[in-house]
Amino acid sequence: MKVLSKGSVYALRALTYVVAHKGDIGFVNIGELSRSLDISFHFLTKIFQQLTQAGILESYRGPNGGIKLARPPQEIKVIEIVDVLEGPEFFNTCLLGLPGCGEFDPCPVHDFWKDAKAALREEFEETTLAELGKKVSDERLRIKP
Amino acid sequence: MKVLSKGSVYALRALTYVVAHKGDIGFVNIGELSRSLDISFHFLTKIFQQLTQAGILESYRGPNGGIKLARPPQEIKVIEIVDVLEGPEFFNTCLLGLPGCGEFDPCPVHDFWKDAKAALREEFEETTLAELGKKVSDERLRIKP
DNA sequence: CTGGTTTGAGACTTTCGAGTCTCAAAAAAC
DNA sequence: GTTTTTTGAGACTCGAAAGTCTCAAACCAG
Repeated sequence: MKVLSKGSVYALRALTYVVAHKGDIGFVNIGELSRSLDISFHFLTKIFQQLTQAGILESYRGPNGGIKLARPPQEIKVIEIVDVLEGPEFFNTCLLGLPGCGEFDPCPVHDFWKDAKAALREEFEETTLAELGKKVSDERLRIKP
Repeated sequence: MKVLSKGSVYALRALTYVVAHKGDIGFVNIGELSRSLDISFHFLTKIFQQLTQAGILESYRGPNGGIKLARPPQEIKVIEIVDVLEGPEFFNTCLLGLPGCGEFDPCPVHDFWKDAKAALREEFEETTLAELGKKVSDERLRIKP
């Protein structure tokens, strides 16, 4: 059951790693992140570009350049990252893939799926990068394969 | 958010249609189903072949041939169809795509995702084709695009 | 038995997300 | 100013899911 695209997954892994291991200071080198997390450098760069354009990250070119969070990690919610990388239709899909499925024209599993999607969205709304990072550094949870 | 493959989606749509519109008698022509539901005939045939081999459907070749449910629709659960078409790993995935994520080595969102997967599985366990068919015929819910 | 109809099986093609490569642009070091 | 380092942008390639095609096998009708 693949829910999130690789883009979202890599972004969450990488930014959680930044919060857990890099504190909140200065720009973090993308090449180093790519090596530490075993994620393709070019692919990771493309993902960060989208987040930079969306205002979630700031970037800096040249020696000692890299990316950093545009706001403190406790103010950045998971949903923001997912929204950027999955697009606006992410929480608006029908489990049976029927276009037009909705309150006024529901498919047979619409009611259940509506609640399931709402629960997932709520989780993403409530969780911040700071919490993910804290879990990883406090409980030493895994973040790479 | 794409959760089920096209195979599962088409199978559920087609079998719900069969239950709702064809009653429980005789073999239903695949070509007719393909046309009624606007699903590729060859693709639908391949999907039904998997369900036939799994014992969920029975098929019959030649004139007036087709497929039919191997058991009454109130005894066929949605989970059976999903299991066949998605494979055994479907409910065993990590939201962050981390191999080895589990109770003893959880990712930062493991606890939440475990519950969400369990809820989805339970819904699929509880829902039968008969219920899907009844919803469609009683409430005139949509099943095609 | 012959011909038409339908599912079975597998090869083939298409599409799209994922990943790679190349070069441009910005910044620092010298 | 030139070179080096790093991100930015876009074209290109790869692989798996989705979809198509062809022919074989089963079955019925005549």
